[in-house]
Amino acid sequence: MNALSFGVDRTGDGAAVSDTPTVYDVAEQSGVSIATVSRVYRSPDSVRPATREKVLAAARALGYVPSGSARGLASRTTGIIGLCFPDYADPDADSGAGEGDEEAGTLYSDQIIRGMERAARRHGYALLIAASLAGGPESLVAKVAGRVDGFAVLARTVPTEDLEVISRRVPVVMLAGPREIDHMDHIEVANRDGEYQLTRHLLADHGLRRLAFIGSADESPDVGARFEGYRDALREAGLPVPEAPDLRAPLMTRAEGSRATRALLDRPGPRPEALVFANDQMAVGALHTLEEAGVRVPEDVAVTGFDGIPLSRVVRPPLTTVRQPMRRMGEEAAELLIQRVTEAQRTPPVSRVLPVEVTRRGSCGCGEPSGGGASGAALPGAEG
Amino acid sequence: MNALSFGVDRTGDGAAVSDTPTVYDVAEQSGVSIATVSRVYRSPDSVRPATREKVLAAARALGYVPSGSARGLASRTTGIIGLCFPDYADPDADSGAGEGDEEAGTLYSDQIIRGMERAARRHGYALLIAASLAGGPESLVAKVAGRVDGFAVLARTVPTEDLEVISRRVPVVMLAGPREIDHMDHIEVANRDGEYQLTRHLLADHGLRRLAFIGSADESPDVGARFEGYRDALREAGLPVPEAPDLRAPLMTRAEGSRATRALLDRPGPRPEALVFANDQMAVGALHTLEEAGVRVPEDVAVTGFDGIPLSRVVRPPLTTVRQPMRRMGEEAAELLIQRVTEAQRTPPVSRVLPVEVTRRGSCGCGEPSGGGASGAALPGAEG
DNA sequence: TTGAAAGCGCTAACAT
DNA sequence: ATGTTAGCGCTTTCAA
Repeated sequence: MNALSFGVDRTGDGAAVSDTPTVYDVAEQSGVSIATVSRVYRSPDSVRPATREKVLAAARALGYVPSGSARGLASRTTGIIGLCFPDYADPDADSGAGEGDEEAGTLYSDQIIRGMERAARRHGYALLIAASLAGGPESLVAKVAGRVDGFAVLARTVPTEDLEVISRRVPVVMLAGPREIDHMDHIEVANRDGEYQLTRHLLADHGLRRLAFIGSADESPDVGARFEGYRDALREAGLPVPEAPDLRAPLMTRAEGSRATRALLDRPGPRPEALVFANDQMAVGALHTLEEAGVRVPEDVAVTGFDGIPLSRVVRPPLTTVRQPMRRMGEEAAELLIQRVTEAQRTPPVSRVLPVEVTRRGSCGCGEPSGGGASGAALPGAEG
Repeated sequence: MNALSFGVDRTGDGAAVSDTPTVYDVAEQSGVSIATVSRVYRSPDSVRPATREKVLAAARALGYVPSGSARGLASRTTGIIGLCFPDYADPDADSGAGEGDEEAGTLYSDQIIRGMERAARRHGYALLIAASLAGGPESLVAKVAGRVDGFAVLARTVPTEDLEVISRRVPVVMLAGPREIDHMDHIEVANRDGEYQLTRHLLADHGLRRLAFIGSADESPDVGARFEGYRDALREAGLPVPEAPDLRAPLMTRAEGSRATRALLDRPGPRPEALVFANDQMAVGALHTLEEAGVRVPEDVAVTGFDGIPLSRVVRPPLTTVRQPMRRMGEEAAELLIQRVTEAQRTPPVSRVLPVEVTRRGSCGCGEPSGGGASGAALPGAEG
């Protein structure tokens, strides 16, 4: 009743065409059962070498490639882990000739992708990536979820209600944000501690007092945590603790960093001794503006960023910042997922905080003025 | 006979647990047929709103997520395209604290991934990525091939014999290399023309005469094409045309670029007026070494690279190079694959050559000595 | 070591 | 607008 009749179209010389060959075709061609064909691919050693060769030869001749879908359905695993990330770049934006475009350089998500891919590969897994799109039943997320053994989600990518449903069916790890759902795994970086250490350095080691913090309008959890760390340091130093950032940039881009800096310089009253930016991009923008305005860094004002993007070490002066281990985060996520997938019984959800590293460079008055990487102490990580 | 009996484990309050729910469970719970459940996800509009809500509610309650594998098997499409790339970075290498690690910056493959993901997303596709591993029946490549509607392969990633088989079953586009297999699509960049233009610029506009070309030991097709372009320019100028590169670096890294430069400086005879490197990494290494040696660039010697990596514009002096549109290549690949997948009948294989762009900067004696991007004319692309 | 048979969970005609 | 019924191509007991 099944498809032995299922055609392998043949041209004159016997090469397969048009229809995609299946196990049945290979089995027929090599004179074995479909079970044996399957075994050749799943556990070659359980098949006699002679038989194996026969099957492989037939497969080659037919152009046979096992269907991943059929395998996945039958075996209930895919050997794939996934990643959903926000669509920073509008996919419809023109790629143009790629002017200053390149400079965006290594994105947040690129690093995570790289880390995950690497760790996945070590375990024989492939990585499925998809930037978030609209919600709804047929969102990309749902598609991803149905096709992987587990996946990671960058914060603010997938609606919580969707995750609520999905995370019951497949392991999900939330990246860089609050956990949101209590039975999900969760990895974040020490945003608060990082900014605290950085600010403390400005206060204690450089003796600065009038600081300004530039955050973002939409106040992501990450930026929020950084601001908290900033406040912690001020509080500890006995300085007035601001309720809100001195400025909130609509976007955390270089251009906005420039604009924010200009605004800050134009404000009445004494100029801040340090500009603490919520990310590197903005800080780099500030560097440009300050140079134009004839304000020296770090002599007249210190500048700090957050993220540790490659650009931060090549600007002049090199930027003091807090390095986020995004690559590492990707690796941890992959390892965690793969462990979840292979573990016999469900263990309690994990929450992991990755240590960040304060990188002291020229823009705060430290380190060598040029390249290199004088770095401070790594913060201890927490687990639980 | 089928699984209406298929258990939805229930706890006291009726929440589903343990077993993954299927269409049958959702159908039962909402009092419709499995076909209707399927319709709710595939074409919501073909179902009465009231029914749809009922089904969705049940799905939510049960924690139902459609199985991608089952869908793929039944519908014979996956909505996924793939990419196989070489494993530049050893996955087992320690990620360490990430010292100078970051500087590797945006890799070749990152850009392609980004381009493909973006184009894929525009069409509602997700992207499956896998770095190549060993060959054999159970290679990652085979896994990818079986799970996608089509995929792209970076040159020298997958054994030709494997591709031979696989490309018969699913559309494959070869990236950046020779086509290898005649029925495969193929996209490459104008390596030869790019290096030709660049060399010609050195010869014609700067009046240089004694050039040296630094290639690679393994002589990839890309590097080979670049060398050809270099020779074309020399020939055209009536200069002696070398049989082989002046030096072949074992790896195209910065360190090797330094070493090569040292070797070249130590050679007897007049020093070259220009060092033409087969890629940017090596050229950057050269810049360092030349500075150490007290040789001025471009006054004493011009230096050029190839690729247009971000680093090339921040080094001192900024590097004259040929920018490869890798992002664009990713996009083209994705578009091509998706077209192949959706096209009614097979059209002849495509071979596309993407134009590159000579970027004239300080290291050859052009442009502003600092940042920015004075760029020359784009080369025309070819199609066919 | 190999074969036979029963699904895996879904989509896609075809009915109704 | 909804239900019925076959498979999609593979893995997997269970026998032989």
